[in-house]
Amino acid sequence: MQIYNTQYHKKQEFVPVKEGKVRMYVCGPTVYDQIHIGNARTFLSFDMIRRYLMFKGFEVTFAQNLTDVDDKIIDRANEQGRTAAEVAEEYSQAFIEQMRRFGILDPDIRPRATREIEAMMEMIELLIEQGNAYTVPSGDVYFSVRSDSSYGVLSGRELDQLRAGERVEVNDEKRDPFDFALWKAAKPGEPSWPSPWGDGRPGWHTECCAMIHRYLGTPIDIHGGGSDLVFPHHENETAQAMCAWHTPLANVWMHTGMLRVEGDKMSKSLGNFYTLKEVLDAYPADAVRLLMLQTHYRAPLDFSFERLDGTVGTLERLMTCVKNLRWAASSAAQDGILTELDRAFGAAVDAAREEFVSAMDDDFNSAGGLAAVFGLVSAANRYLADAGETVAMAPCLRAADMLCELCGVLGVNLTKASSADELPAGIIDLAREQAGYTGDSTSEAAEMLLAARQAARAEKNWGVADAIRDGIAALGLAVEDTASGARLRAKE
RNA sequence: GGCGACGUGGCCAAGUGGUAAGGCAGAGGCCUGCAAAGCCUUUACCCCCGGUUCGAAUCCGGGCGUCGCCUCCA
Repeated sequence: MQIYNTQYHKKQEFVPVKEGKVRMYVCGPTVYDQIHIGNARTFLSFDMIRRYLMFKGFEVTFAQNLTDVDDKIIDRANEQGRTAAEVAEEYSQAFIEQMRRFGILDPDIRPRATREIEAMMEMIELLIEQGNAYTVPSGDVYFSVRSDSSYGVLSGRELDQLRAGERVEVNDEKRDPFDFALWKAAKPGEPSWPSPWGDGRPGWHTECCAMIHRYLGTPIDIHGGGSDLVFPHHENETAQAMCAWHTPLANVWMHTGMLRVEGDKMSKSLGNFYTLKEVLDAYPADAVRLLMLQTHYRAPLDFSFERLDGTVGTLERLMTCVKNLRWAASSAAQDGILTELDRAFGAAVDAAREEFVSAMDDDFNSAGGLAAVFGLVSAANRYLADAGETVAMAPCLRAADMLCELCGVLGVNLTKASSADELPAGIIDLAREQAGYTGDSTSEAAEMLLAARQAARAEKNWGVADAIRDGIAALGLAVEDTASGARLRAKE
C-alpha cells in the first residue's frame, strides 16, 4: 500500500511501526463554533482512510483531540457573556453530533486539551531542561526554533527564507520571531492553570504533541490534518517531539487539500463558508460524502450546491441498484446450474473488488475506488436487464453485498437500501379508498394497492391505475414496474 | 519575495511513458398504455511552446493561468 508522505513529497510503501497495527492522530477542531464543511472534508478523508486501513486488516487506534481552550473560545465567551468552558462544551457536543450525523466513526480516544494540562507541563519542563525552551518575564514560555537544527524539515522551509519574506510578529520577548508559545501567561479573566512558570494555559502546538505522546506513544504511524496545518502547526509539533523525546512524532504525515468556494479556500475569516450542520440539514450525508470522495483527498475540491444536487442522483443510482439486485434475488427461482451469463456477472463482481482495492492501495484513491463501484453497478444493471426473469439468486446477492461492503469502506451506507423500507401509515387509508382494504397492515395495504393497479392495467383502465400511482406518489413513494412485477420504493 | 500544488470533454474528476476510468448534465434509440427504473449509442486539439523517446496527458525546459502556505485556520 502506497501513501503520500508530506515530509518526503512522495508516495511510499506503508510500513507500520508494529506489524498489523496502525496508530493515527488527526488534529481536531477548536470548539468555538459549528465546524464548516471545509473542516468536515478533512475529517471525512481521514475517516475514509481509517476505514480502509481496517478493511485491509489493520488494527487501527485513532485519536483526535478537542481544542477546548484557545483565544477564539475566550473571545466568543466574552462576546456572549458566558464562560469559556460553557462555549467549549456547547461546541464540543455540537461537533460530536455533526460528525456522527456525517457518518464519521467516533475516535477511539478523544482527549481534551483542558484535561491534559499535566502532560503538557511535563513536556514543557523537559524542553526547558534540555535547552529548547525558555521563560520570559511576562510568564510565557517559548520554544526556541534555533535550538532545533532540523526545524523546517517537514514543511520544507528554512528559517532564513521565512524571515527574508513577509513581516514577522512583533514581540520583544522572543529570541527569534518564529519562536512559538508553549505556555501562555494568564490575562485577567482568562481560564488558567497553575504551573511552575505562573498561571497560564498551553499553546496550541503543545496540545497535540503532548496528547499523542501520552495516548499513542511516539512515533505514531500516521499524523493527519488539513494542508494549512503543515506550517507552522505540524512543523512545531514535530520539533517539540524531536527535542523533548528524541523521536519523530510521526512516520507518515498526511494532509488533505483545501475545500474551496468559487476558487477560494473556504474559511471562517473569509466568511465564505457553509457549516456542516446546514448542509446536512438540506442534503443526505451520503450524498455529501460521495461528492467529497469523488475527488482525491489531497486535491483541492470546489464545493457548490449545484454539484451536490447532482450527487444526490449519484447516490440514488447506487441505492437503486442494491434494491434492484435484492428484489431480483428475492423473486428468483432457486438457482440451478449457473448459466454463462450468471458466471460472467460473478466474475465482474470479483473484478470490481480487485479494481477497488488496487485504486485504494494507491494512496487512498477514492475516486478510482468509486469508479470500480460504478463499474459494478453497470455490470449489475446490464445483468438484470439481460437475464430478465431468469436471474440467479446467488450472484445478485453477492453483488448487492459487495456494493454495500465497498461503499461501507467509503462510509457510504447502502444497507438501508434493503427491501424492508418503512411504509407510511397513509398507505392504509389509500388502500381502503382505492382497493377496498379493511385491515391495518401497511405491507398488506401496499400489496393490495399494487394488485389493484395491476388489475386495472390489465383492463386498460388507465384512469384507475394512474390514480393509484398518483396516490402512492403523494405519500412519497414511487411505483416501479419490473419484469417480475411492481413494487414501491422511496423517492426523494 | 520564499516554499508548494494544480491546469484532462458542458460541469466535476481518475489516470505518471503505449493512442483517455467514472459521476452529473445533453442528444438519439429501446423498454413502458404513459411514466419510473434500466439498457444501447453518442460528445476530448489532455493550457501554450519547445525538448527527450520508436512512442508523452504522463518525463525535462520555458511561458501563461489558478490556488495554498509563509499570521489563527481542517
